[in-house]
Amino acid sequence: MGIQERKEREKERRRQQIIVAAKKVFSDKGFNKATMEDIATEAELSPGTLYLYFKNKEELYASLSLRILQYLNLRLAHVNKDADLPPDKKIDGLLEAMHDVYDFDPMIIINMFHLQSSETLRNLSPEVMDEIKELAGSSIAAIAKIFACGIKQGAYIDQHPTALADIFWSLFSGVILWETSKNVIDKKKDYLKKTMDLAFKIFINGISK
Amino acid sequence: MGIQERKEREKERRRQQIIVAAKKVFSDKGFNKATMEDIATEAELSPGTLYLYFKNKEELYASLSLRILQYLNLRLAHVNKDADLPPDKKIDGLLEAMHDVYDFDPMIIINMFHLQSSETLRNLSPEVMDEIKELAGSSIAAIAKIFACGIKQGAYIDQHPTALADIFWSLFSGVILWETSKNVIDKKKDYLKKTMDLAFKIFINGISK
Amino acid sequence: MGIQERKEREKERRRQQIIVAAKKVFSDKGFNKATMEDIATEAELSPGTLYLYFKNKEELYASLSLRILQYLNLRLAHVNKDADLPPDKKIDGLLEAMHDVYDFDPMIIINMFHLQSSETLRNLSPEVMDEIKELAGSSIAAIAKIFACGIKQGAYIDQHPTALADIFWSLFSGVILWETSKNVIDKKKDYLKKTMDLAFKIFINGISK
Amino acid sequence: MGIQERKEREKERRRQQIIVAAKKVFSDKGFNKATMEDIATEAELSPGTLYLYFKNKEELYASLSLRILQYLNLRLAHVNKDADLPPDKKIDGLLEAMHDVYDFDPMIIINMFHLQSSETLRNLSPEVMDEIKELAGSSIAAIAKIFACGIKQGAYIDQHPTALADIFWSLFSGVILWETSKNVIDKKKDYLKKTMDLAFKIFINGISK
DNA sequence: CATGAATGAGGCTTCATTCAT
DNA sequence: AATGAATGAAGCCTCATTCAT
Repeated sequence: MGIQERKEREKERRRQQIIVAAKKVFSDKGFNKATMEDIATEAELSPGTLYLYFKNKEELYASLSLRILQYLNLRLAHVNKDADLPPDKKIDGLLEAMHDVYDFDPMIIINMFHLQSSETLRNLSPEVMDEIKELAGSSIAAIAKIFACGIKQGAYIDQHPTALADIFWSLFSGVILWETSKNVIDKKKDYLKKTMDLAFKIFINGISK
Repeated sequence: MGIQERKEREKERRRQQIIVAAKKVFSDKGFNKATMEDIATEAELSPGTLYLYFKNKEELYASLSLRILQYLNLRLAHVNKDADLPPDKKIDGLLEAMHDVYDFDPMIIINMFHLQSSETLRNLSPEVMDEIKELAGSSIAAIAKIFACGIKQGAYIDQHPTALADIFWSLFSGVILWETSKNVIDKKKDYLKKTMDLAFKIFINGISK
Repeated sequence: MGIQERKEREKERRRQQIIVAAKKVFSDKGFNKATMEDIATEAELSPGTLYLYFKNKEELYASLSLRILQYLNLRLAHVNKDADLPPDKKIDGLLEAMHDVYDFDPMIIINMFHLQSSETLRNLSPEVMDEIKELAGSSIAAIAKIFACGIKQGAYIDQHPTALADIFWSLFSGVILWETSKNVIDKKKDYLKKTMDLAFKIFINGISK
Repeated sequence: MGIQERKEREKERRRQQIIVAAKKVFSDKGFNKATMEDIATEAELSPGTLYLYFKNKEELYASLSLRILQYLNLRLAHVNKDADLPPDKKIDGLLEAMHDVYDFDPMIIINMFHLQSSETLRNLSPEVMDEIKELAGSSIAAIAKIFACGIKQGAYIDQHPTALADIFWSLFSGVILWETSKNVIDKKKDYLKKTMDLAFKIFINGISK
């Protein structure tokens, strides 16, 4: 029993160890340039070991998205928990959550798009694919719920909450992507946070009546 | 000589033939999964021929971005040409241009991000890199100019026009990316245009006083 | 640990296995005609494995030169060890060493020239390049030292020992090269050893007072 | 008649034009790194044209050796023409001829060895191969004849003249090869001529009674 | 479970050669 | 005869994955 559990925990710890390493390597080099050996080295494991915990490179990659989506979900659930919170407070919570998600792993957000983009591979096992779908879906739903609350109270324009959520998420990821790519191109200073704040402000303003 | 000219035209036609094929293949498979042989086959040419027109895979890839950026630039220049146009007419022109850019090549927008992302390699010749930088820069500048006009007239909030342009562009590309990836995930219907319209509406509303 | 050591030895054995195969294939076909696949097949390994032991084709190639230079160095050091040996005995030792070097690997001498010729590429890692330089240098120095001894004792003409060493080495390699190429051209019998003996005799005679 | 002849001459001129270009390119880059396009560009012709004059790359390459061997033959024939010249004068002529051969085209001598070495290809047409064999043979024979003369007069040691000629040629080419490769390795000053003089002096001294 | 050496398929790219103009 | 665009075979090398220890 106890021994079973400890094994379980150890196994999970290993998984995390690999995920952390993978996050770093994928962030530094991107999916294709990152090699399994890079990740193994970073995790201080051997390449073979990675395959004991992840079916293949793509599934390992997908796990990162899962991880951040789980975190996002958690945060959004927390915001929605208190049903009586006034809309603007909820919005505050939402924005704070988004900032934290970004801080949680700035680069992985970018990689998530590669994952979702056509480039990425259909080799994902259905289970992982399903889990991603579900988490992404429930994240959007949670955001939509926040907006729905404001709409119901007449604070926001009367649009489908999910559409607003999609746009909000698009804005969030678009800004990260664009500001980051500007840095690659220009090496100038990193205005991301300020730009993000302004973007959110415009968005909230834009949906307010 | 007429003969000289015809050769020139033929050469350009070949380039286009390759670009069209590359666009299709890159869009279908993404940069890394697409092989030069795929593209050659699609273009009904031999692999070696591609290298007569493009230095390497990445430069061929970059050419696609160049092409769409050139188109965007052209359209935006047109909008800015008439200095006396009222801000809201200019905005109309801007939105129309963005729609057309998307129609011009929906998938390539997505690939542009791969190009700019950290994943992308420095094998690009400096000239091509410079040209991309310049075109991207002048596109943003043109968009900023449109907003600047509205700001000066007191129609829009007093923020740095370039920041607004960055956010606008982020929103545009974020929506494309997100809606596209939703389709990959969900295979549901394509709400992109409607979502984009709403996104733009919110944005304009958001920056209006 | 014994286990550590055995692995070390096995790894070295593999290296040798590859080197032996490479020697054969390079000797048969020359650098450019020899393919890595040829070598892998000869070594009964897969192509990828070669790259676990050698950075690239050129470095594998260079290793062969290194190996023979190391052997030459060893032999020459041995000759020079006994400082009191009379000059003619040292010359005997030198000639014997040269013969053995040739026996050690007749063809590789020829390939060494390809390595050094302008044709050869700079893909060699600096370390390997340095090592070759150093070994070649110390070989020549060792030969020069032998001659210097004879010069000091008034047995040989008073010329810079290094110049004599260069000429001696040139003669040695020139004879190998020429006799070998005659065989390619003519397929006649192999007079190399006899020619070499005569060449050395003339040389020694030529530098004697 | 005249028209036929002129065409013949023009064709020969073209051949020479190509040979000159090939000499330069092969000398700069070596056989494998030199491309037919390089040569065509240097000759201000198109790649296709080269194939009107030479069957393939290798045969073009072989022509260079032919050319220098022809020159050497000519010079040696001249030395041997005057049968009554005393041996030491003939040697002077020989040495002078060798120096001129080197000046005629320093690098091509080196390439000749690549040509003759195992690396080089059996693709040569039999005619070209035969011609090379013949020219090389008659050059050696001419050199041997010079030595034979001295042997008969009792000035040189009694060895087979052809063996001496082989060794002489080996020495000559060995010095060129070695000094050149030293330069590649060391980038130091070019001592070739001085070394060559000393080498010849030692050789002559060595074969003298 | 962990290892890490070995695999081998497959990609990008070059370039000698051809052939329609 | 000359051209030069097109060909396509072939080479080097990488790296995800496996498997004997």
